[in-house]
Amino acid sequence: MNIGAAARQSGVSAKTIRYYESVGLIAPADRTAGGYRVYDRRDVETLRFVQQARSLGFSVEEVSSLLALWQDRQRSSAEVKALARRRVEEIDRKIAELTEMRATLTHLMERCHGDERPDCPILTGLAGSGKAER
Amino acid sequence: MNIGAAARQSGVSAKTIRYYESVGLIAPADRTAGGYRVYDRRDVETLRFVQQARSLGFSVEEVSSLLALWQDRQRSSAEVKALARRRVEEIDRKIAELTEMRATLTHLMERCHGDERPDCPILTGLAGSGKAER
DNA sequence: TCTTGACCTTCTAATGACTGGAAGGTTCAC
DNA sequence: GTGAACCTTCCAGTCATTAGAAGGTCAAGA
Repeated sequence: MNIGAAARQSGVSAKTIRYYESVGLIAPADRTAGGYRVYDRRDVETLRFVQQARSLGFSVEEVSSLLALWQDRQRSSAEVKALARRRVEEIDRKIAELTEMRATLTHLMERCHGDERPDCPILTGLAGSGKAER
Repeated sequence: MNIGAAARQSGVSAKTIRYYESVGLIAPADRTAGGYRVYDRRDVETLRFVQQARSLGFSVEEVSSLLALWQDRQRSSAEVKALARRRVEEIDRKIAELTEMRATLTHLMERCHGDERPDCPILTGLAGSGKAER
């Protein structure tokens, strides 16, 4: 099948498939006489794996490791789990950061009338010392 | 004061100050005879405002609006509050997304032994249909 | 057989918000 | 007057795509 069909079946756009090939995440596809890339069911399966891992926020670099592990019948599940654990920790850090931003922002907002008057604690809060005043 | 001093006092790196100037977020600084940029306390204050807003996740584009609002004695606080509200909504969307990733990942992890054995539900989960199996 | 249109190719450049580094100019204390 | 610390501009790289241009290929229908 052509790249377009592989894209539709995997959920990875043709552009992105070419990109993945160019950065070495996936192996270069075979070509037809006319130079078209050719894919089979296994390639689509790989592409789906990549797509799924990316959607869970693994970097392309991490997906590369995951892919190597997936294709290695010898791997230990501990390695995979460690990768996943690191990812969860990263997610937790991001959530904590966002939660703090949210708290600061809503705190500032509560004090702001949000009407025609110009005075606004959000702006003075932002202008404050460096860390938002809490 | 020179850009280095302004950087130290505002918490925005010299590189980033130049970058902000280049993209029009802040006004071009005055120059000495030798071509050095010159800053005063007000510039540092502005830089701090920018820094603070950036740290709350406002884009440079949004900071630009915020800055205009901050410098406009005529503005209504409603405008500012609307911007803040949109930012909070964005944060909420991101948190929701991360929370879902986290749930999927931990679900997969719970089923994985994480030992020497090769079989690993994380990998088979990633290889699954397209959405992770839940 | 020719044409049309869908599909494919490669390449460059843009996104956002910086950051790194090279090559060279300025300032100031000693 | 010299050396270190600081500054200047400019180009390139980061990450993971995406947009778009210019052109080649393929299959079906007239």
